[in-house]
Amino acid sequence: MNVHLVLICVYSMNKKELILKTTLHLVNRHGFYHLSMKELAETAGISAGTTYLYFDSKESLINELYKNIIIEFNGKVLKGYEKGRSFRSNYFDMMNNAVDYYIKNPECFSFIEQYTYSPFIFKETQEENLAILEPIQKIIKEAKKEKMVKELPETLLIALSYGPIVSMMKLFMAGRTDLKTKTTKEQLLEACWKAVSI
Amino acid sequence: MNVHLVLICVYSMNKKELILKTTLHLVNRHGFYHLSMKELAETAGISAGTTYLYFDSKESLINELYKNIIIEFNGKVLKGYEKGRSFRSNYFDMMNNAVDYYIKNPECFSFIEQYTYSPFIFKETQEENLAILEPIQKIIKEAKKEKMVKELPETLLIALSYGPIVSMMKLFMAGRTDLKTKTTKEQLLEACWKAVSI
DNA sequence: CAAAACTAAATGAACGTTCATTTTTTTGAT
DNA sequence: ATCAAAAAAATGAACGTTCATTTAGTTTTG
Repeated sequence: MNVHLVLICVYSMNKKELILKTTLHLVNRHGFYHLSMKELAETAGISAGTTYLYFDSKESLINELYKNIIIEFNGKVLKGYEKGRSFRSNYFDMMNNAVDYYIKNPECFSFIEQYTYSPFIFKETQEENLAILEPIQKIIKEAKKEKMVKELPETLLIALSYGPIVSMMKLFMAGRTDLKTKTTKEQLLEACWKAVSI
Repeated sequence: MNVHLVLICVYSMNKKELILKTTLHLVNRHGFYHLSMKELAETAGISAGTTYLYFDSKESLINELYKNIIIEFNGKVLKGYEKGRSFRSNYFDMMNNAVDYYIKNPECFSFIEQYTYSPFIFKETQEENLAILEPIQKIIKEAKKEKMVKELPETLLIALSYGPIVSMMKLFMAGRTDLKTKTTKEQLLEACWKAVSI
């Protein structure tokens, strides 16, 4: 009984994941703008109706994908955080994890950026739009309390940390810069660190 | 004779501009994703067919709007550049113009960001995607030659300048930060300057 | 065999675009 | 200044297509 339930669960999870993965892939190829449920089904090798066994609508599919990515990203970034460690260590490890995640999952990066600017989002996620900043915001807040960062608005400190990463990723994805070599990445992180630390 | 021609020109320019302005407005409200030519016509107070007297297609309309905004933005930013002046002065004035333009035209900022991540773009503009960085790239290149900036990759110096501006604008548009007060803007520009200058 | 998973065809609404027609503007002779 | 002819601009209904979603039926699973 239990075994059956688990197997069913795993199996359907696989199909659900397949749909999510295919969506991510297609959104990157054609954008939200041209994401078609028919093409999605064809690409995933399933029937058009199957998607609706796992998702209520196209929008909820996209929203769920977004939430999944945010959870994954924030989880990975927060792995660089250890309570009690120096701010510097936490900052570097978290920022490093963020960049690594984006380099490893460029489609997720692109999806998030597309999503952030799409006003068709459900109301509930409207405020979750900046959820991607939560991990960075967390340590900036802490560091600000302990006066380990410059006396600047919290938002500016976040922008000085996250902004350059996004810009570099954009340039990287356009083939205009390197980011995979240790040097460039370290230079990026070091520059961000200098911008916020005292 | 001449008077007639001029009047025709001005008149039709107005209608074209009306369509472009309405497009910008609607893209901000609903995203590319939900931009409908019918709604566009209704909102602009024109007939559905009229749009096609001025634009070949929905895509070319969007592309033309993008090009117009880029030209306007880059024009405004480059007004902060004077040959022979110090790098510092040029940097501050140009960056200041960029921020001012975005604050004054948040819809243009949002449109550009949406456009950058939309893969449905015509091939010809695929490379123009980073055209927004041209003015900043220009002075960074010059400053790099004269060793007025840190010894970092050109792309990183650009990312350290433009990235925080984009991030701050996003936070600003989400109502999460101030950016209109002189102080915050100056802090932003000063931080960018410190990140790139020696 | 019963339940769950899946398919394929069908549905109506919405889409971008076209085009025959109407309205508005311009022209040039009076 | 007037006005009919000509040209240009604008209309809006209609087009074929594509869309997201539903439904009824089939296959797979335990």
